[in-house]
Amino acid sequence: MNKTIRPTESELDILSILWEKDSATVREVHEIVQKTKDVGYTTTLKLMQIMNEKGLVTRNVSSKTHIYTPTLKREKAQEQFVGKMIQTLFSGSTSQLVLQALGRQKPSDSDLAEIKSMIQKIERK
Amino acid sequence: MNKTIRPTESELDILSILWEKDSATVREVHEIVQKTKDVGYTTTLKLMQIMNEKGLVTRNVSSKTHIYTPTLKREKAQEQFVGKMIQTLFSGSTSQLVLQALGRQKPSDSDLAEIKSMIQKIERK
DNA sequence: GATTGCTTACGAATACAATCGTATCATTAT
DNA sequence: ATAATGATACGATTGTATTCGTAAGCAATC
Repeated sequence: MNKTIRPTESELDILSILWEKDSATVREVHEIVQKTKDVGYTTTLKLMQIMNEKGLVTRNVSSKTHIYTPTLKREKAQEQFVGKMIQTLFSGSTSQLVLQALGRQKPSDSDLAEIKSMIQKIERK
Repeated sequence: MNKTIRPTESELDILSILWEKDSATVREVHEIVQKTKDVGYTTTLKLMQIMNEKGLVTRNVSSKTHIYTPTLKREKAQEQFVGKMIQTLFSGSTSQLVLQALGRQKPSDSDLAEIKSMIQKIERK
C-alpha cells in the first residue's frame, strides 16, 4: 500500500539542497536554485508546498517564515535511483556502474582508501 | 546549439531494450515492455515514433515492418545520468556513489577483478 | 496609518509525457 | 475476391510537472 514516493526532477534539485543544509526556508533554497535555473520565487515556493503535501518534507510553521525539513532520507533516494539506473542503463550490472563512475574522475586518496577497504570487506565474505 | 537530448523514463526503458538487441521491431520491443508494464501496443509504437522524431533512434523502413536502431549510445546516456545523479544525490562525490553501488550487492569475482585493476590504473597516475 | 517589503496561498496557464482509439494500408489465408 | 491479421499513422485525451500571476497577511519603516 505505502507506495514509494518518487521525487520528480525539480523536487530532487530542492531535496539535494535541503539535504545539504538539513533544513531551510523557501528563500534560502530559492537563492541556490536560481544560480543554475532561471525561475521565479513563487515557483520554488509552490514546489516546496507540493513536496509538503506529498510528504517529502515537513515544515515548521511556528514563525511567519516557514522552515522546511526533508523527510525522505538521502540514502533512501540513493538506493531508489541507483537501482533503477543499474537496470536501465547498465543492464543490471552493478560493477559496470562502478567502473563508469571510477572512470569519470580521479577520486581523492582518502576516497580510494575507503573504496579499497570496502572491496576487502566484500572479498572476505 | 546541439542541445543534449534527454530521454524520458519510458524512452529509457525502450532504449535499454534496443541496446540489448542492437535493433528491433516495435512488436519485439513491446513484447518485452509488456512484461513489466501494462500498456497497449500503440502506446509503444507511438513512443518509438516520437523517439525517431527526436533522433534517439533511426528506423529502417524498407520493409513493411520497421526496424528501429538506437542512435544515442548507451555510454553517452550513462555519462549523462550518472553525472546528474552524482550531483543531486551524492553532493558531487563520485566515490560516495561507488560505495553505495558496491554496498548493494556482491559483485562477481571477475567484476571485482576488473574494479581492482581499474583502481590500480588510477593509483599509478 | 500609509507605504514598502517579504511572506504564504492558490488558481490557472503552459508544457510535456503517456496512453489509446480509430483509420488505413499491405499481406496472407479462406 | 473477400476476410482476417498485423503493421503504421495520427489525432485526441488524460495525466502530471512546471511555471507564474495575483491576492492577502504581517511587520517594519516612513
